[in-house]
Amino acid sequence: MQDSPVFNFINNLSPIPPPKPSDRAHNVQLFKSSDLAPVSSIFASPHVNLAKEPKILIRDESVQLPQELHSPSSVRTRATSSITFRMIRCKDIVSENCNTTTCRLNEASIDSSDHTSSSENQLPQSIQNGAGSVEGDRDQCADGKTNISQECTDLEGMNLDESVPDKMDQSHSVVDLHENQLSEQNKDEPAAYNGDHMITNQPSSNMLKLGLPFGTETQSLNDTQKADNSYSGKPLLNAESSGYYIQNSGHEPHLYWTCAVEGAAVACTPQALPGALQSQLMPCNKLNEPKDYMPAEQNASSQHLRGTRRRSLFNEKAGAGNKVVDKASVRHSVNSTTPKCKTISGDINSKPLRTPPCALPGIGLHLNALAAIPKEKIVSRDIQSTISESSNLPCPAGSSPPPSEQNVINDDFAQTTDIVSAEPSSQGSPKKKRHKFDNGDGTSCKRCSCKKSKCLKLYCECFAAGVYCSEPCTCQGCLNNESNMDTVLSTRQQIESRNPLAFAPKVIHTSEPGLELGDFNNKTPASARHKRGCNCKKSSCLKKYCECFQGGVGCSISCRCESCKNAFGRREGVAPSSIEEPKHASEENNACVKEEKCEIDKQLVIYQATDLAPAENLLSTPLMMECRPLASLPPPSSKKPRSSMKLTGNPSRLANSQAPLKTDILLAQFGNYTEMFLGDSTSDSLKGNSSPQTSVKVVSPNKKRVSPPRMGTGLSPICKSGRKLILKSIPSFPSLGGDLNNEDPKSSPAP
DNA sequence: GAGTTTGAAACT
DNA sequence: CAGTTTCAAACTC
Repeated sequence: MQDSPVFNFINNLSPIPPPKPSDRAHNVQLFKSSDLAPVSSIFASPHVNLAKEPKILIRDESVQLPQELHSPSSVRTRATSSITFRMIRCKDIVSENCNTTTCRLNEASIDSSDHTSSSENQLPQSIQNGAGSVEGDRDQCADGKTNISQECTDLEGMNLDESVPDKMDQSHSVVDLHENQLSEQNKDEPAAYNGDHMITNQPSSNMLKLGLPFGTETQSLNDTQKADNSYSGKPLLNAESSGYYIQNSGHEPHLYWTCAVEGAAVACTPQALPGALQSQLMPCNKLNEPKDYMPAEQNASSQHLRGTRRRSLFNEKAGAGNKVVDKASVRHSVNSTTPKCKTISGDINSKPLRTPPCALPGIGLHLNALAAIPKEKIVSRDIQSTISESSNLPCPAGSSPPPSEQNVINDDFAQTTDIVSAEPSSQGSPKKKRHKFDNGDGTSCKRCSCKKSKCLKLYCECFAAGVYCSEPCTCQGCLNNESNMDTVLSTRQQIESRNPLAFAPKVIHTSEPGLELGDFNNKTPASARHKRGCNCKKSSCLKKYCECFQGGVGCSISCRCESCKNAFGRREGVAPSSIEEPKHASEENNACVKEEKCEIDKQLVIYQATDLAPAENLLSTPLMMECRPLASLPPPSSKKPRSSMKLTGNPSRLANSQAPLKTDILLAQFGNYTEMFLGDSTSDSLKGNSSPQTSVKVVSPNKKRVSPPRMGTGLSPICKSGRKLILKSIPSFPSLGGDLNNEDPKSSPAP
């Protein structure tokens, strides 16, 4: 009788949970014997929370299905995935009402559709544990969310094993253990996500552990990740996800589900993110609030979106590899589409970030820096717009980077770097043999050809730029790849420890669109900064050997070059000599004869005519800004390659819609560099200044900036003045915190 | 494509 | 910190 489908059916339909909950064995068998589990599951949901169930069912399936797809067929994998979701579910239930066991049963049955055996097993447990746990759950609603989830998880884990009966008996013990551990775990959890916004794997792993059955924890987790990796949705289950679920599931029961569904559907809205962060930050207590429990469609959807968004962010990194990109994420991750080079810091999933994302050496944002910059940061940045909780962003000071963002930034940098050479070449200069790879979507590959450095030294452009070597590279013995991420990161750190500016951009410039046109707003434009002066001797700073020239910036006082003829601005020493200008110009012109620059110069000239006043131009010039005497600057007519170059060379870059984001990021980080270079006080002033003098900063159409003087370099009065200008220019950059934008008149004078 | 030149990075 | 060596890009042929 009981076995009959009808019987089951009836049981499921009855509004009241089956009277047999107590009889686990019975139930178990019941379900086991029949294949109807799916059916029961379907009908079962109605029993419990009518309101919720529909959602649950849908979500559940949607969620699991993807998982299934991803995970080949290993039972274990499946189990893992199912565990994750179930955990969520349990939470949802609890969070919403801290209620019923029935719900669990139903849900379990639902799962059964996919995993019949497991679901069968679950039901009994749910019932059993549910009774006991539920009570506790209610009490714990506020605080014990974790516990609940754990229980659920445990149950789930139980499901994994086909030999349910025994385990079921153990289930309690297991649960108890977990609960005991909860106190500790709970403590850990918050820390985990607080630090990195849940991006790091470790935290997540911990979280997962809570739910996972003993012994299988690690394995399961690994499997899960692997499975995740296999598909685009990877982030979903990854550590991030785990953390995610735990937190959010509590407050926003539906959020995840929806997210999962949406993720599959690829529907995300930008707004979601902010919410996600908030949710993360939200204290458990919040769950108590009705609104949290309320699964209002809108809320749920919005929340879902949030969750999705977040996820996408995480994905970004993976995005490169995975090629699956959330729409939401698209905006942020330019690269996601086809990066040939992966950013170094990128693999969040695979590697736990030991150091805070920000920590990546790359403070500088340079390519490297970017690479190093954690996605989170980017996300945060994004979020900031909506939420001004920038403060929450974790950027302790660590150094390790996540990648997706980096790519974006990298592109800019790469572009910038290449501007000089590339653009001219574009015009037809055959000189450039090596065309750095730029796929246009922001990802740039350096195409290194290292042989002895293993691509782990600054010699390697890829490494220096913070990207992994990839196809275009012809390097030998390359260790700059994801599989050697640890090595790469450690090496980076090592190098940074030796030279904090090692990964700083040689030349930083923003690619903000509008600035060049004269839109000086607060956004600071200029931003080409020469990290450190060149030391050219034979190239006269007229060839790409010269970093300054290569970066499209003039040489500055910090350069030690000999016979500098940098077309972008010579280093004439501190002393300005108006007299020299003409001379310089002529010299530069001469240089042009041989160099590609000529083309550039021409372009520059054109811009100058329309663009900036000479004085502005001077200021705008990169290195010059710092210490270079105005007089020394080449006459406008001579050329102002920097600005013009950029503009002429590749307008598209400037126009890049993503530019703002990149710029922001850069700027934000740039502040760090600034501090390094100028000192905190200086940076402060910079931050504060957006001011009136900004005109100066706006400066170069190119936006290229002067390189900051070396730390140790003494500044002459002139230099100081130069500093001022620089500072101001910097401030204009939006900072992550958004504070920078505020103008602060104070900044003006340097001590 | 091979060889040379160059200057940064790395090393001492 | 300065000098030397190593390295890979830039450049030339």
